[in-house]
Amino acid sequence: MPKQKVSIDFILRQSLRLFREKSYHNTSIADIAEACGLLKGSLYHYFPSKEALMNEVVKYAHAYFKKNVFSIAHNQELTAQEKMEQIFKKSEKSLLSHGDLMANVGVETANKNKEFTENIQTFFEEWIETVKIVFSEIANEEDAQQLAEQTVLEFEGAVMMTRIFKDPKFVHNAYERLINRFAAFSLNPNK
Amino acid sequence: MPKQKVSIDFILRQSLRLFREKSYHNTSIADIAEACGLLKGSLYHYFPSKEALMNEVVKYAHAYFKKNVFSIAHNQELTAQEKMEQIFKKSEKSLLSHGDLMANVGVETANKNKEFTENIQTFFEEWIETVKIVFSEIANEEDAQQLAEQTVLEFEGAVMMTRIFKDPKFVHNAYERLINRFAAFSLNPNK
Amino acid sequence: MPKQKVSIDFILRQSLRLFREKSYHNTSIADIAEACGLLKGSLYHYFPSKEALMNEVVKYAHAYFKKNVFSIAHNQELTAQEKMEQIFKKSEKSLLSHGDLMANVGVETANKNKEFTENIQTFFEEWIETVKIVFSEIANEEDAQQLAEQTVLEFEGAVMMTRIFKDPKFVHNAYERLINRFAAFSLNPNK
Amino acid sequence: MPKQKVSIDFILRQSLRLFREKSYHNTSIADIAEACGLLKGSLYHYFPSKEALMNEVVKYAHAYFKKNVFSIAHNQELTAQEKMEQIFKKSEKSLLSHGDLMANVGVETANKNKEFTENIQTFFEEWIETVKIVFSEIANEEDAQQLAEQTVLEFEGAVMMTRIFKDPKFVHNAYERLINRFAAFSLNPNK
DNA sequence: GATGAATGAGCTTTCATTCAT
DNA sequence: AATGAATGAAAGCTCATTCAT
Repeated sequence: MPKQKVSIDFILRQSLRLFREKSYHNTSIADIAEACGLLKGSLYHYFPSKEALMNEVVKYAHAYFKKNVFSIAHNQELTAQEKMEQIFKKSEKSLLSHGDLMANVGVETANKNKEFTENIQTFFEEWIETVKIVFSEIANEEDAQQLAEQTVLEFEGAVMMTRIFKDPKFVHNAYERLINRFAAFSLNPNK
Repeated sequence: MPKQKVSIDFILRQSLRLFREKSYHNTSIADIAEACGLLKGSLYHYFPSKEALMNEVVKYAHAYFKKNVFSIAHNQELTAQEKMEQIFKKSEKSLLSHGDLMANVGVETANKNKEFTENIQTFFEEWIETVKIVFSEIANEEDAQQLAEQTVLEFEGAVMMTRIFKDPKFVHNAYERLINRFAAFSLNPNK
Repeated sequence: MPKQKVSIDFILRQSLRLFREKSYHNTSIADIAEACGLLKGSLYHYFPSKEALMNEVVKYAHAYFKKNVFSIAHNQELTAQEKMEQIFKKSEKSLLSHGDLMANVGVETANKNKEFTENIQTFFEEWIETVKIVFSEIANEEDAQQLAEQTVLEFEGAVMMTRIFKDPKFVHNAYERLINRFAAFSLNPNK
Repeated sequence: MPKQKVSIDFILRQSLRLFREKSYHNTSIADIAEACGLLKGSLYHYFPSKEALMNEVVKYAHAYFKKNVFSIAHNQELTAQEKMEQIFKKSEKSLLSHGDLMANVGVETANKNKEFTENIQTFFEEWIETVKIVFSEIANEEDAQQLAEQTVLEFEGAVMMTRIFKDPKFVHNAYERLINRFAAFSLNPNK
């Protein structure tokens, strides 16, 4: 049966979902193929190895965040508060469903695959940088850095906890806290 | 030839180290056996399966934290500030070397093994509860809960980031921030 | 879009080169297709299977030797010595670059494909017969047979050794030896 | 079922037989395991990979020739003629049954595995050196080298032909020729 | 004729687990 | 208790082949 059954985009989305849900090692090529309606051998038309596929998935997720989340920091039409709200609302929506690919894979492959690690590091650097840009509107350089780091780490911790407890309250609570803190800080900035 | 070559405690410590360093899936029974000076088959005299071993390791790490970290909250001889400092100093010391077993395994096995998940949930509940007890000395019930949650999540996020970046600065920074925040809050409590 | 991109002759020459260079099993249909500027599937318009292609390649190489090497024995304008020189000069030139298809495939597929084996047997029979014809000019029937066999086997052994050592000296030396022996025998024939 | 079913030596002998009979690529790990009465996974107790196994097989065959064939050249109790006879009688006996591992693998893996190639080169160097030692008893250095090279190449060519034709006559004939040549040369040496 | 997505059988390899010694 | 040979299921991957376009 020739006729294209799937697109690369579709494979990446299915892979992303499975890697998030089950982690890298618990997801087999056969699992992904099945989710795509293919046999495992067929996946190798699109990706030369499981690692290469994973790498593309990481890039895909990164690109998604770049376009849909990180870009918000540069939206001139929004107030700083609105930026924060949208950034983490989007993140929450994206991460809540299946967990955070970057964190999972980052931890699972930290000592294994250099390219994974570098891509994931870049992702988090950009995320912190994004939040720092918004904080810079209400805080000085140094404070903005620490506040951004704090905010992203807390949010990441919350995503992890939501995963472990299968309870979205951790991310919800974290969202409320960080938005309130931002509002409070805005009223009494140290800029 | 009978004669016990190793103690269960020794196996658990070796396993804990390896699971932290390499994650659950990247650590084989042979790896653990080798680290213990045993051969694969011999491990099965101590634990009926890799999962059962992992479960004991989780309990072991939990017990360690209970005794060495969580207990600090009940030490009557310490001020609240001292408690916070010691709790996270101890945690930092314990987690920095190899990463956080609970988070790794929690994420890696979230949808796989119910018993792991429950034990890990209990661990984090107790950790948050521990920190809440300290915050209760300077904040009301509801604030203490949120502040404890925030603090533990940020610290967990920092441990993860330190792992991914192989850079202890994330945990160091998080420690400094949370201690300073606690001090600042102490001066101006809303209790 | 019809329009033939390549000729059967071209495919056979590319296949011959690859099978010689990399052996039958180390050459994939995709390799051959790529060398021809085609894609895998397209090769099946020309040949029903890899084995059938190989068979045609064997025939192609056989035909080449028939026309360019074996024919020399019947060239009335040459002396016996000149015939020997030309036969093995041509063989050397043809085999040195990539090794001897017949020997490779003959050995690799000896118990696998009857048709290959038969074609390759015929090839070597004709080669030995060719050399025998030349030896018959200076030796009796029985000696000519043995001398021809000896000469071809030594030359084949030399080709193999040149392949294994990646050093053309073995074929060069063999050529010198067999030409000198022929000259010496000519001076003192036992016909 | 623990209890050792096979020895490493047994695996090597079975592997040697199969690689000779069917070539490297036509022999699967499952084939070898089956020949040993094992399942394929079990072979990995003894050898870390198919390539490593092959390498041991090459060494095994080399050691066999060293001990049983090459050593003959140094047997002080034999005449040169007797040495030649025994060397090639032994070789014939060893190679006739299944073909020549070194030649098969050498050709199949010539551009693939450096260690194979080097080991096989050493084997042939030693073989030629062995024959050269015997020729040195009746010829000068330079002649001995060429005569040894010629003799081994012819014999190797004969082994290959015997394989392709499934007819031992090529090796038989080569043996007769080379023994007779040696005898003739002994009577009229140019030393 | 050419394409290339898809197949499916088969490969090498890994690894938790068992059990006779 | 310790061994380590053996298992067997499952993994990642390759590749000759098919076929709708």
